[in-house]
Amino acid sequence: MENIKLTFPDGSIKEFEKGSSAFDVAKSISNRLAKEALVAKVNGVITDMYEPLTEDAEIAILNFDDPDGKHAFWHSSSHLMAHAIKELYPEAQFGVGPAIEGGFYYDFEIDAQLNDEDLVKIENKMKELIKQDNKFVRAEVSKEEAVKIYTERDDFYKLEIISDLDESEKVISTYTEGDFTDLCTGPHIPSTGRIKALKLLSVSGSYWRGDEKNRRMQRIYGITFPKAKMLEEHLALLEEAKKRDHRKLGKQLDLFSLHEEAGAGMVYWHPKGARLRHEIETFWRSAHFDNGYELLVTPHIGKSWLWETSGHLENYKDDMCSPMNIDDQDYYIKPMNCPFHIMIYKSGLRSYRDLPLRWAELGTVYRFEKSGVLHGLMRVRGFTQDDAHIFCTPDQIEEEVMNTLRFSMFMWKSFGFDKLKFYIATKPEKAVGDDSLWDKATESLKSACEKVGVEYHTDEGGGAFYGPKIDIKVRDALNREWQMSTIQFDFNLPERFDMTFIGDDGKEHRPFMVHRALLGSIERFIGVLIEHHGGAFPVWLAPVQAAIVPVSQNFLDYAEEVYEKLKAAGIRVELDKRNEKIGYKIRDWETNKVPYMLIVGEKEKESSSVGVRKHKEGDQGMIGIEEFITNIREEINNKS
RNA sequence: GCUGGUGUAGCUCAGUAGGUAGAGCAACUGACUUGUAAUCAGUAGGUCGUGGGUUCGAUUCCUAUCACCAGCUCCA
Repeated sequence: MENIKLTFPDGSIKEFEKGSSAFDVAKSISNRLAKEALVAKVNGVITDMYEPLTEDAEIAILNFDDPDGKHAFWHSSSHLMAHAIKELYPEAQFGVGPAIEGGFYYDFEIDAQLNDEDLVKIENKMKELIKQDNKFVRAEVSKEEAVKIYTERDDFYKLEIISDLDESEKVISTYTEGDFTDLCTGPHIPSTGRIKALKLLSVSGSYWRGDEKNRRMQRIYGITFPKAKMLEEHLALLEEAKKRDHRKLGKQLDLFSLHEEAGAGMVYWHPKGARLRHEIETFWRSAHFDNGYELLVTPHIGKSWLWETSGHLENYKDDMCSPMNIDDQDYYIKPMNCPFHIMIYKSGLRSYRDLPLRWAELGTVYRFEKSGVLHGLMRVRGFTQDDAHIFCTPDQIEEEVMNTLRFSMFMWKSFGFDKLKFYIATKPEKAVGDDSLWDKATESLKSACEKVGVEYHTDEGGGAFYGPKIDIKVRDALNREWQMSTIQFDFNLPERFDMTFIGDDGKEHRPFMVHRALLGSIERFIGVLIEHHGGAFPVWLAPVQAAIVPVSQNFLDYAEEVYEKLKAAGIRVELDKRNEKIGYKIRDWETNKVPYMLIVGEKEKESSSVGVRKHKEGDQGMIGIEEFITNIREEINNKS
């Protein structure tokens, strides 16, 4: 009998009977592995567990813990959902059904409009199909055959998918489980029985290929797991995310509001929210001075000349608000700060000795965002960018990018975020500036990342039309990813505004320009900050840092004394004079997520102390007033 | 902007198969003087998102519009 040799991830080599599949391999190692195995990685390619293996292959068995295993699991789940939909709605035509981060979806067209009750029906049908434990079987048909099959079925979507395939692909693979077949490159999990828990999350409208001019489809989002417990945990996480929703907490904690009568996408900051914002901005400003920046303040509107020169009216007009007329001239409210900063650059002659110039501004901009995209603080029409522009010589650029990367890491760390992901976006199809310029700039971005020691991913063709960029995504406490910071090259504006500096050769040169925003926008940042902390801000940011709660009205005098001392020490403190039971007041401050409550009564008055109660942690015992002040100030300074 | 849904007191939500509305919390008043997550009683609060239509009569039905929600597309 012939054998083949296989290499495992740990380097060991084992022999197997010829014709063995990854499944046979898994079984020979352990039953548990075989039971959990979803797909295999053979010579670096993800394949089905049943695929026969070749001599000398390197093989790894993947389960749900592996991203590729998870991907196949969810993709198989989307096939299963399509199967269930087809059973319930035989007229259904299917578009695409990929796995995504956090589950899967499938787009399809049926006659009925689905609602939440229908989702339960589909779920139940899926459960029936799971019980059948059908294998996912791969088959190949020629392109002609596939066209014939789908023409007979009059399937608009699949035919379009087939016609879009590369000319060189003569053979199309299909996967069948039970009596449902779908075009698919795979790979898939061994059988539907692997899916032990499922939940269809929502149904919504979508368009074929995401284009609203195309046929309208319906999309169902779902999630599945190989263990029931994992689904429970996932749903608990979704619940937790709901509780932390910044829109809900913003109202509850009295931080901000939006007003339909006064305009969509415009944020009104209440005293507590404005205080939080003030603390953030104060920290932001001093950090910028420490990092070699100067601050600018510029107007909110500018004449059309400015926007014609910048090219915004040409490229960005749909996102700008309509102009207003002043002295028979069109003025536009700014969607960006860059042209204003450039005006300041051009207010004088610049020498290479002046560079680099690092100019920052908390610049409030207004953009015409489509009504359907507005979302709490995350997507608004008026927002403040923590914007800055760096003007420098080509020699200085790498150093500047490195410093900016370090600065952004410092900034995020200061606010309690340490999971950052870096993406370098390269030249898109439509772009200004010649290739050598792009290559050089992209190289310096990569090199800067490497020198600073951060790993980066490449987003091919994802750059702006005016230059490559580094985007930084931030993970929050619930492991959700947010795109916040951006560092962008600009080959366009220095040219358009004819910006120059005098070099050491006495001649005029074009400066390099970098746009960067670290927090992104203050509004979105605070939205993420609220959800990251679940509204329980660290002491240095908390709008109210301590609340003084007298046990009864008899101790108001002493409470007042404590209040004045804390106030004098610069602590944001409130005195709760309400004539209520202490339990009531504690509950109230606790739900307001104030970090410290100071209980004052007979005992405390006698010993010039306070009873410290920490948010969520409860009674911490009595401590002298001065000692408490020292401790809390230390906590504030450490930003912990 | 598109698809679907929602809009009732400051907040969270009931309700009316067409006859102009209720609860809890919050607010206010009074009593109680309180020791670590809700003391008791009372009072007040709404042209039921806005405009138009149908009707004897609309918060309820129709329509337009504004806003919000879940997505799509786009984005800081």
